Formats: sequence, C-alpha cells, structure tokens
Amino acid sequence: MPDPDVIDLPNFLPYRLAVATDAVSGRLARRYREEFDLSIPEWRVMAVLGRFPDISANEVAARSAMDKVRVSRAVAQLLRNGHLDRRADDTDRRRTMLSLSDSGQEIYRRIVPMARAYEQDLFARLSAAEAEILMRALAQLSQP
Amino acid sequence: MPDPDVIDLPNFLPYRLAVATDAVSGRLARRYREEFDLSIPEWRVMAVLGRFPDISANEVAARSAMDKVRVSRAVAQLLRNGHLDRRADDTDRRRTMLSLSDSGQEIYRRIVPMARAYEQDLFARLSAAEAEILMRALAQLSQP
DNA sequence: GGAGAATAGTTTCAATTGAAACTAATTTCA
DNA sequence: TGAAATTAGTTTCAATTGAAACTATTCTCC
Repeated sequence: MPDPDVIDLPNFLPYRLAVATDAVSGRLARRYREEFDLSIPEWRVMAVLGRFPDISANEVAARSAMDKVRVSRAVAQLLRNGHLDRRADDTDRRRTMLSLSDSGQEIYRRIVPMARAYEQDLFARLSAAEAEILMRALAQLSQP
Repeated sequence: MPDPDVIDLPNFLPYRLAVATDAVSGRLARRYREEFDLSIPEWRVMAVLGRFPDISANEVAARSAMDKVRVSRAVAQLLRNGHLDRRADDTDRRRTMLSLSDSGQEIYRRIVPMARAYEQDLFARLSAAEAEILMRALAQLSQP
C-alpha cells in the first residue's frame, strides 16, 4: 500500500493524464504541422467546419473547447492561407459565417483519414472493452 | 455507424484526452495557485523532491516529464520563495543538489492531502475496475 | 596532459496563450 | 423611441513556453 504522506507522481491521475495527452497530442501536432502546416487550434476549427459548415466563430468555439480568442486567431490564420470562406450574416452583422474553402475542403479530405488512422493506432494498444471504458472515463473526468 | 469522411471531434480520442486533461489540470492548478501560490511546474518539482530528496535538477526533470528549461525556471522561483535548498555537488560542480527547505516541507505536508483528496474525488466518478483500466490505458497511450 | 566532445544548468529569443480592454452591432425595456 | 446592457469578434498586454545559444565543468581518448 502507498505511503499516505508522499505522492508518487507517475501514479497520480492528473499527472498521468497530462503525460498521456502530451504524448498523444504532441505526435499528432507534429503530423498536422509537417503534412498540412496546421496548428492544433487550426485543425480543430477545420474539423468543426467540416462537420458543421457555415456556422459562426462563436459556434466553432463552443464545439471545439476553445475560447473565442484562440478561435479568432486560428480563423485569421486559416483565412490568410485561403482555407476558409467568410461571409457576413445579413440578419446580424456582428456575426460572420465560416466555411471551408475549396482548398480547405481539399485539406480536410486528406487530413481526416490520417487522423482516423492515428486514432486507430492508439486504439490498437487497447482492447475494445478498454477503449470503451477509457472513453467513458474521460467523459466523466471532463465534467465540472 | 460513423461517417468515415467526417470526424466528430467530441468522439475523437486525442481531443477527448485533451479536454479531460484541461478540465482536471485546470481545477487543480487553480487550487495550487490559490492555496499555495504554486504553478504546476513548481508543484511537480516539489512532488519529486518530496519523494526523492537531494537529487539534481536533471533528475527532477527526468522524473517530472518536464524539460530542463521548465525545471530550471520552476526551481528558480521556488528558491526565490524559500521553498528549496540547493547545495553544490562536490564531486561534480556542474550539478546542484536540490531538497525541500523547512518551508517547502511545510507546504508539501499540507499539499499532499489536498492533492490526494482531489484525486479521490476524480476516482469517485469511476468504479474501481474502470479506474484500474483508465490508469493502464493512459500508460499505454503514453508510450512512444 | 590536453584538445575536443559531452553534460548540467541558465539565458535569450520568438511563438503561443488567456485575461482584459476594446469596437461594432444588437437586444432589452422603461 | 432610445439609453443601457448584452453579444460577436478583435486587439493589446503580460505571462508561459520551447528551441537554440550560451557558460561552466567534466569526460574521452590520443
């Protein structure tokens, strides 16, 4: 049994979660960067818009677990690179509706299989039952 | 069954991991900051030194999943606040051996039960079997 | 022994980030 | 109505971070 007066970092859940996320996100970020010249925030914006075209930056933020500042900057970069189209919303001129441009859709079409394959490589380290429980546990831990 | 041409971010493992870590680390970081005025890197250094007194900064880095720059800065801050003692290693004057000072030990004594209680709150969201599998799955995902 | 490679730790520099302030537009409700 | 509050999105500012360069010391091996 563990000494209650001491914490063993490698067995401490928050630390272990952070280490796993660093490893998983780090490898993925490198591939997004090398193969598509995208940062993680940029990828998240594209992933949301691939699934929900023509939504506002605010809705992107709500669906990507990012604050509006990070979304604003990722969108600005994607616009610079021509991967997004932006149009003003006529009924509310504060809002701008975002979609993947042709170039954005082309990248999306190529990045999705890569991301899926990477995820499959991760799941291959686990049994189906373990994967199921992992996903449920992560949802539990994410609750406030 | 999921559309293979589209990715649903909330079900994408790397995203879900990142969201869970943000939630878990964010809450914990706030408590370290409010109750002890420590950052996460500073906490990690103290956790390692509480378990392994009198080791070098390099060894701290190896045991805390941080690079030497982050450790160097966390150590500098802890020294400024008087929570660490540092002594030169006589046999290798490049190295400096670190330990918790009296004040550092006092904080450590108080922070460990808080960290444990927080971890228990997290585990309370899971069954014992789920917790077991989660910890194993995180170790699997952390491998290169 | 000593020149060159390697190691411990710090500093510099540029990039990323979030909070707060800000602009512009819309909504609320007296 | 129209003044005040709210909302969408951007910019500013300061803090955090990692890579690369740097200093100081030790190790390698000719």
